[in-house]
Amino acid sequence: MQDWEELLSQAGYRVTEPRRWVMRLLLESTAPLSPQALFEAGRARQARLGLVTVYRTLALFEELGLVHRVHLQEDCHGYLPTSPGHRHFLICQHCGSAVEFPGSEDLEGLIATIEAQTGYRVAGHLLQLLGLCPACQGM
Amino acid sequence: MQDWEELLSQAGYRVTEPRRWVMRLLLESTAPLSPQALFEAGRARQARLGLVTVYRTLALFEELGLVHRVHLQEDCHGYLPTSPGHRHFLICQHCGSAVEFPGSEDLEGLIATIEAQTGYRVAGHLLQLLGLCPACQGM
DNA sequence: CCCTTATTGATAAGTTTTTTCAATAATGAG
DNA sequence: CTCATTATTGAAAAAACTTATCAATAAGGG
Ligand SMILES: [Mn+2]
Ligand SMILES: [Mn+2]
Ligand SMILES: [Zn+2]
Ligand SMILES: [Zn+2]
Repeated sequence: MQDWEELLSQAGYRVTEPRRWVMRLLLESTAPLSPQALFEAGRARQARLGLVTVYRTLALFEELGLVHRVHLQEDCHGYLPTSPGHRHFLICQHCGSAVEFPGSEDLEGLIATIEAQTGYRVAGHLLQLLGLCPACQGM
Repeated sequence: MQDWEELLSQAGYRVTEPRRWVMRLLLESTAPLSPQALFEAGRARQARLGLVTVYRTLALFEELGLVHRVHLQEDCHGYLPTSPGHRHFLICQHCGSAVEFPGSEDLEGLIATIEAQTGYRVAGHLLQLLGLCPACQGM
C-alpha cells in the first residue's frame, strides 16, 4: 500500500502528520505492532504522535482496509499493514515477522462440508498461519 | 468433555467448587463467554466464584486443552469448552452460538503452496468460521 | 493567505487484567 | 474419619489497556 494517502483523501479524511507516522511505522515493521508499541516506536523517533491518536488512526485504517488486526497468543492482537481485499497472514512464532497472502478460496470444500453438517451458513472466516520464517528455521 | 475432573486430578490439580462452576457455565452456554460474563453468570446463580479465579481457571483450562479462546470482533475474545485435540469453531454472527468441528487437514494444499512461496515453515494455524446458525437464518 | 473545521493530544474516566496475601478448603496420610 | 499440608481462593489494590472530553492545532479549500 503506497497510495494510501490518496485513498484517505478520496474518502474525505485529511492526511496528517500523525497518520503518516502510524503508517510509516507499520510499513517499516516486519512484525505486527500493538497501539502501545506503535506509540513507543514513534516516541523513540521524536514523532509528533499521541497514544490516543494511535488508537483512532488504527481504527480508521482498519475501517478503510489499510491494516488488519491479527491475533497473537500473548498480546491478544497487533496490526499489520495490508493490501486491500481478502488477506491472510503467516506469522513467525519466533521473531514475529509476518507475510500476507491473498485469500485464495481453498476453503470452499471445507466450508461446504461444515455447512452440510451443521446447518449453519458460512459468511466469512478468520485464518492465520504460524510457523518459522526462513531466518528463524536454523535455530 | 465430561471427565475433565479426572484430567485435572491426573495433572495434579485440585477439583474445586469454583473450577466446577466455570466448567458448568461454559458447558451450559451455546456462545463463547468472556471472563466477565462468566463471573456475572456465576454470581447470578449464587456461585462461590471470584473474578480473579475465573481468569486463573480459564488460563489453566486453556493450558490443559479443556477450553479454546476464540476471537470476536468487539469483545476481542471469549472462551468455549472443547474436546481435546485440534479444533475449529463456527460462530453465528447474529446470536453468537458456536459449534466446533475437528481440524480435518483440508489446509494441506494451501499450506504447501504458501510454504513454497514464502520459505516459511508452517507449524500451526488459527481458523474460525463465522456465519449464521439455522435459527438466525430466517431473519 | 485566511477561514472553517477535522484532527490532535493532555488529562481524566472507564475497562480489563494481574499481583498480593491472608483465609479457606481439597487431598492424602495416618 | 480426622488432621496436617499446601494448593487454591478472592478481596483489595495495582497495573495495563481503551475510550471519552475538550481546548488548541493544523489541513486543505477558497
Ligand atoms: Mn484477540
Ligand atoms: Mn485446522
Ligand atoms: Zn522469524
Ligand atoms: Zn444464531
